[in-house]
Amino acid sequence: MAELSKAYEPQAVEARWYQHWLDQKCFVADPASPKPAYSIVIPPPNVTGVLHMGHVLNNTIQDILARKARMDGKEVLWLPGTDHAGIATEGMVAKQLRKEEKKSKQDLGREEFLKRVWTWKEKHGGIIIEQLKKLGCSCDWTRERFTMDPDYVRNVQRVFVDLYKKGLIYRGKRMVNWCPATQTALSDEEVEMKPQKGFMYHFNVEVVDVVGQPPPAGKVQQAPPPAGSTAGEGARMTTTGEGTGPTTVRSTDTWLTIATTRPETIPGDTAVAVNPKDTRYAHLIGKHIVRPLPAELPREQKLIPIVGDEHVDFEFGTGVLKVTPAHDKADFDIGQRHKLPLLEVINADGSMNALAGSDLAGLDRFAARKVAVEKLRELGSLLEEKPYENNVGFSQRADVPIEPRLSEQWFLKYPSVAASQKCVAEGRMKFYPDRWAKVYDHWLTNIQDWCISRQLWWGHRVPVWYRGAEVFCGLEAPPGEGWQQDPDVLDTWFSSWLWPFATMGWPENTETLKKFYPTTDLVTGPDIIFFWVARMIMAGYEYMGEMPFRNVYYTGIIRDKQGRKMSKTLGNSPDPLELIAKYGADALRFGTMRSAPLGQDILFDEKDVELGRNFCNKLWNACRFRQMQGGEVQGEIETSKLRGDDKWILLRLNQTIKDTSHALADYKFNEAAAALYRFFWSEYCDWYVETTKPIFHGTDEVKKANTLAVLDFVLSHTLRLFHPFLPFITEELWHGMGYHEDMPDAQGGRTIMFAPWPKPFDADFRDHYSLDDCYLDFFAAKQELVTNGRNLRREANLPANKKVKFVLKREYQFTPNDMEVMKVLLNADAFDILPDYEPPQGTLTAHCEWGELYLPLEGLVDLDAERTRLTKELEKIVNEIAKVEQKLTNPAFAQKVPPAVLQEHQQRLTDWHSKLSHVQKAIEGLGAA
RNA sequence: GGGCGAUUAGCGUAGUGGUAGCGCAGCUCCUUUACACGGAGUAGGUCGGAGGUUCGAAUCCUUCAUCGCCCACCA
Repeated sequence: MAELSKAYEPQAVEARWYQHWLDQKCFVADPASPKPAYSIVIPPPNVTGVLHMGHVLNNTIQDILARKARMDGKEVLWLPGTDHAGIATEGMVAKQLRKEEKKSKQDLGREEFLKRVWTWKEKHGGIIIEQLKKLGCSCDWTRERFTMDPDYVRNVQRVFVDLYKKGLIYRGKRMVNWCPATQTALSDEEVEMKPQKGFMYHFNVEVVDVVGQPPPAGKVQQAPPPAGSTAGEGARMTTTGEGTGPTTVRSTDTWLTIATTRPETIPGDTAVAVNPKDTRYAHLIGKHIVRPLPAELPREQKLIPIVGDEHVDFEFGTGVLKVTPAHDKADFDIGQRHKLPLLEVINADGSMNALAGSDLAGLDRFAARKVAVEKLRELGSLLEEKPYENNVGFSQRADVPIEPRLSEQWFLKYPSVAASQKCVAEGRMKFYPDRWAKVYDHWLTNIQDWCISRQLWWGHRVPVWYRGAEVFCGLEAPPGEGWQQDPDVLDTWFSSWLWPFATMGWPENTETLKKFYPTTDLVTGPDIIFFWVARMIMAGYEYMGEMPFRNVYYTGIIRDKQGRKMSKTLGNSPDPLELIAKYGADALRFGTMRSAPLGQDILFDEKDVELGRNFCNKLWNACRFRQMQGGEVQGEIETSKLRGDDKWILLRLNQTIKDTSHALADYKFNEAAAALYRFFWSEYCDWYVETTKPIFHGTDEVKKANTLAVLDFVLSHTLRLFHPFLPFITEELWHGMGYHEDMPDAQGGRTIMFAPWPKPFDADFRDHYSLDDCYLDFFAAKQELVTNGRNLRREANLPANKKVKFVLKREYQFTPNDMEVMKVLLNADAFDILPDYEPPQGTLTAHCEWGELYLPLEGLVDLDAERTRLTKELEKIVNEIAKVEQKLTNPAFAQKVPPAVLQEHQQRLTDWHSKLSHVQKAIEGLGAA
């Protein structure tokens, strides 16, 4: 074995082993394998994305699961891929186009623009894939998929056609969430409510009686063409009641006050609504009001009715609601109920059209708001303008307010809802943490149809063709001339909801599907529970007749150490690749996992990565220590030569195997990492390795060999336990230490990846090595003694490197090795067991389970200081005794408490009492003050 | 408006009824041939407040407070 360097240098090591794993095809999943299957599909990152801390968390967890499963002897498929991310990618390319060529996508035309997107994808896509490799992800890259791959596209179409034929997909003119920035419809899930500071305006309108035929204040407008519409389009003047007969308008001298936050929509109002139960206004229902805007229209063309509607809350505002059916969802519903005309005054891009009047036409909706307020003021109609905060829906992607808009879109009535809801409710599919099950259930219960069409070009085009009034839905254009394909594309999630099976070659690749579907685990953030998880479950049931995964692990959200969300604008998101370059991928992984409890947000601190780096170095040096003792890998442990210390560390290892395995089975990655960390650093390195030093400094070659065997045993197990967390360094050490040599290829000879996951020792093993729990107690007593001894050194202010002499008052023969070990641990040049020892004055003493421990110093001690310290300790002990006694003397306590607890308390009392007498004696020993 | 989560040492976090743990930062000592990315020791907590259940509460219940998230058509 090659000699290890003094400090671990991850950079070269990591690249080398990753290439080795690829060369050896270690990540490739074989559907023909007889091994039981473990499968997991990656939440596909955006193809043009770059790795951030959220990915690190998410993919480290998946990698741990995949690597653990391999060591458990499973045939593992971790299926990777990327997502075309419709809006995000199209937006990015369009922005670049604007910047570099000063052109819009319309200037290029659909075909040319799509070419540019593909070029962009070829150039920037896949960066994140390379970054995942740097992190150590063991994905089967031979199966890497992209949601725009030809066969994936085909699957999306197939599903669309199928759902269309089932009558679940339909086209309809509905109120949708319209994003004026990207000029497309969005699903409800893509709208984010944000509190916005604005104003609440109160304005007056005149109530009039209309005799004769009331003129329509407008008629239904056609939805403008979805894509490429420009300001001013659709602004046809269709308002007046021409040819409807004579009309008389009579003033009533009554005025109503209306409250609104959106005065710019006044020209689009086609009614005013009041609650019919509202006694203030009920008598006005059926009369009309004169809409104040547009100012230039004659008053008889601005008469709109007062309607009664239960929806109106008379507590809110003035109790009078202006109804804008074309630009508000609730108003649209009111409009439907009262057959009100729709008057569209806002264009697709958020500007006002000609129907809004000459004052507003052409202005952006927010500029128009200011102008509208000015107009109301000029008309003397404006009563009040006060600051107001309300919730406004924002486009999640473009971060601009949504404009509710009536348009022709494709909708999906969700399939397999009942089955999807049941599998989680009945616990057949498990959520970790399970509180998300409630959130999921609530969403499914209140589910609305999904608007799946987008007015974009980058994506899966709707597989529907039109010819006049004919509509055809199918995988190919129908035969015959004159068919025009629907220009819209589908929501990105309409492709990713098929991810678990579409990536496995559905429907043809039955071998892979049979072996690996349903997948075992899904690891994702709770922020996409509706977008993705719920929809995948529905698609899974609809197309595979089976849930797509058995367990869903929801990670926390990574925040900075002040608890703020990571964001580009805040600049608080560290670049994982820089961290990897600085500390190593293992360090980043370990640091992240150690501070990532199940279902909690994670406050990220670079210190955690530093801790991971330090730990890797510790692991490295512990192996280096073993290596420096020389000798080949020692396979057999000689039972009769085992020391108590050896048995102790083997027992501790056994417990750690159990703890780690349990923690991983429960998806408690932080607990697993903490258990391993504690075992290795605090028990193996800090205590066990120290106890071996007297052996290695000695001359007994048999004992040396046996101790080496124990070191090798513990290290080879520990490396395997750490491998899922620290794939690179464990592989390097696995080979560096020569542990691979004992194993056949398939079990770790080739790579630690396939070495068997350690199992707790069975009864036979424990019997053979006489691993009795009494060795734990013995070692605990030894630790206590050593700690006490070290305390005494500190009390006497002795430098840590000064050799001293200790005396233990006890009748007991320790083994020579134990004596040596205690000398080393206490850094003493003498350690005597003297049953009749009488300490001279100026001797520090400590009370240990094994007896009184003395540090004779003869005059070196400040007696007064020591007396003060002991008196303080005495007080503490008396306090503790009082506490325990109070409990024990409570009759109810003795009656109700289980015997074990009672015994424990009694034991504790005894211990305190013996400490008490020791301290009292020690004070006496100091002599009078 | 409804739901969910959080509140433990300066900071971060573990701990689901029986003596409050860990990491970082702090302080003291130590370059003792695995490791200063280290070792030894030490200080620091009425477990957010108030009630209650219990022999016993960080833990269970009620309530309040603060923070965060999700859902909801109040103009």
